[in-house]
Amino acid sequence: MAKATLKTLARATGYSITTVSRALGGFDDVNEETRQAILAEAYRQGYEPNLQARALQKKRSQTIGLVLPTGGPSFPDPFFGEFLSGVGSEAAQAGFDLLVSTASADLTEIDVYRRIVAGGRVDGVILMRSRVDDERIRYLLERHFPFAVFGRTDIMDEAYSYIDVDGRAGQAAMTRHLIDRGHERIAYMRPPATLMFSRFRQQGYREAMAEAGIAIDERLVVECDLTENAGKRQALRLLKLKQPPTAIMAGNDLMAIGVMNAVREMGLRVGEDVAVGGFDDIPAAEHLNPGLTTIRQPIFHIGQQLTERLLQLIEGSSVGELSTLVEPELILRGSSNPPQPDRQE
Amino acid sequence: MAKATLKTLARATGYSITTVSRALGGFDDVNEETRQAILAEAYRQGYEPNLQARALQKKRSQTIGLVLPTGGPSFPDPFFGEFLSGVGSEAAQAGFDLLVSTASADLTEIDVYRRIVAGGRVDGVILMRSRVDDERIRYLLERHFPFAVFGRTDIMDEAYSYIDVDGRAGQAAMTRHLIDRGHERIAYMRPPATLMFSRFRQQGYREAMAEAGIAIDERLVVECDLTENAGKRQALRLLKLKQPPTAIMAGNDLMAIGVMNAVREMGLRVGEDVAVGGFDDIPAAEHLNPGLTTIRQPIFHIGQQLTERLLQLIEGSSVGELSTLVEPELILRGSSNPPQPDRQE
DNA sequence: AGCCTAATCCAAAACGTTTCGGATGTCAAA
DNA sequence: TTTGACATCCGAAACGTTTTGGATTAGGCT
Repeated sequence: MAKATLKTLARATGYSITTVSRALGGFDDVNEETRQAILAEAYRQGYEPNLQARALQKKRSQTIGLVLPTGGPSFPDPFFGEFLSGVGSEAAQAGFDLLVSTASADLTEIDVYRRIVAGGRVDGVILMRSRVDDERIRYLLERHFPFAVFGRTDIMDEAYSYIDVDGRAGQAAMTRHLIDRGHERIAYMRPPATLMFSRFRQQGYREAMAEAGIAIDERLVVECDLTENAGKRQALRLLKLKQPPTAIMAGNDLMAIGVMNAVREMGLRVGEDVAVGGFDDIPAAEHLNPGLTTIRQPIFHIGQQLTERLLQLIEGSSVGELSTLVEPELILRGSSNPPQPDRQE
Repeated sequence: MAKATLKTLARATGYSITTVSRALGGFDDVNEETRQAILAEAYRQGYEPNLQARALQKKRSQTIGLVLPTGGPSFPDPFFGEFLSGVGSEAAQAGFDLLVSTASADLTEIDVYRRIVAGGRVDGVILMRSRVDDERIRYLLERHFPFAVFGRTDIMDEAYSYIDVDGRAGQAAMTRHLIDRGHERIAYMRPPATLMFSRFRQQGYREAMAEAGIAIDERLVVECDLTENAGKRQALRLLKLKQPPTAIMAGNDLMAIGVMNAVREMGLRVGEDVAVGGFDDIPAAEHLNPGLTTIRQPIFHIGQQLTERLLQLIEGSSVGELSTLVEPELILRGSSNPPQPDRQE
């Protein structure tokens, strides 16, 4: 049987395309009997509306876009799965699909945005990992295109919807915790400076240190990308310093895992010889050996919330709250046990 | 400035829509000077082709679909992230996008397939977690729609493209390994029987046991879904039996993590009092306490390969190999240390 | 002069849907 | 008998693109 379209239904039932369309659309200007006849025929032919044609005509694709940020291996990070899951669940509930794109060899990240946004493929987009002077945000603002961001930026010319975790407070809390445990040489492995959250977290670290009157040894502050490997490499460097840190805070849990491996590789014990802290609280964090002290971000929930707001923006209805700062939670586990008192050297 | 379309470009340059289209399309029946003029104007207006219109006309959406299977919390499983990552990377390279959908309250899984497949939203789909008498596969076969599956099925009326891991061999290898370590009471927590891989793996387990002449205590074979919680719950039940197992093999790593927690909760030591095995080798498996003995599936790679084949199917070109059975690798870690000899009771 | 070729351009149809603005017929009220 | 009002239906345009099948012109050849 050929493909079922409004035309084939019209022919089969003897009504016009208009009437068929309106019958299926549930309009009240079509006789109930007619509607039933049309519905029956539609069922018989296995009719499904062509979504491209509908999107073209309605200028709505019922799709929201998510472009995976480049730089770093990004995806395997469980963080993404959880976030995507939150976005997807909320979107599905509203009858929206998710278009997941990636930059490739011949298409840069911003090109992908242009393609799917200007190309009418999506009705709105969700951004993650906001960056300093974020060109994606500039582009979307300029086009007045609906979007919502996980993370703040320094582009504050206009108001837009974002949800961010208070990294400053979170990192400060962890730093204080480590200081309480008697640490003074606390290293901080910060994420790339182009990522906005890098700033805030570093700020929290510095504030807490200053608050306690501890001078920061700048050799203990190193930048590295968000992968496990980078975490391990940098940790090894730190631990080989003449005056190694007694505690290392990593920019995310993945890096923290690398740090823990490095510590072990140096023949030291995590949590006893060297305290380790992470950020995110990915599922694995709890099951590490020892458990990873980290800062929990409600990633799934943030994904949901962002999507909910994005959908409101798309509908054009007023958005409840435009931007939110979420208080993260410090999760204490074995990786930040106090150093053994007998370890003085 | 209004939205740029072929029409606006045509008006601005004085050429016809046809010529503009062909100029941008790189056809050789348009004068080079004209093409330059048109390109310049396109750039000036920031033209991006409307992808819905193009898809409508070409009957190609340059998109491949991925519907997240329901049943189980599925997504947070790191497995998905990795798979999606493989699919996405390969798709992006070919200029394809990914449409990720989920079943919702008012739309069952098969409805979603109908919608995006018959609705022309995607050019092909990737399935995962093949099921017994899989209705998704029946539907796609019936419509002659391009698809590729992670996992075999029992629907073998027609040939179609799949890649599967030899779960029988994998599970048998692990069972043998445990038997070598002196275990006899080996429990198996099998995934839901509707999932195809559940069969093969169980087969491997039974074969290896038979091979060693060990009778299976059927109370040690329990079914449970693929979540951490289910793993823990069932493990507790097993461990409370009058004759508890000395080894537990879980259907995936997530469940194995639950099992490990259960073991600890019972005051026993993982790997010493009770051996634990998983399946998948998710990234966290390596960092657990102790490391999880498991069977590695090259998930990312399988995602890539499936996508490559699907793209060939879509292009209509001949597919190199239609179906493949991948040999999994047994990864030995601390969770399957031999039970202490002094533990006889 | 007539014919052919090559280069360059374009009108119109088509993809499948939605929607605007009537058209038609019926029936009750004036 | 006219006039609305209502219920039901439909033609045609529009969304933005690609593609088919020429049309037009200029130049080279017989």
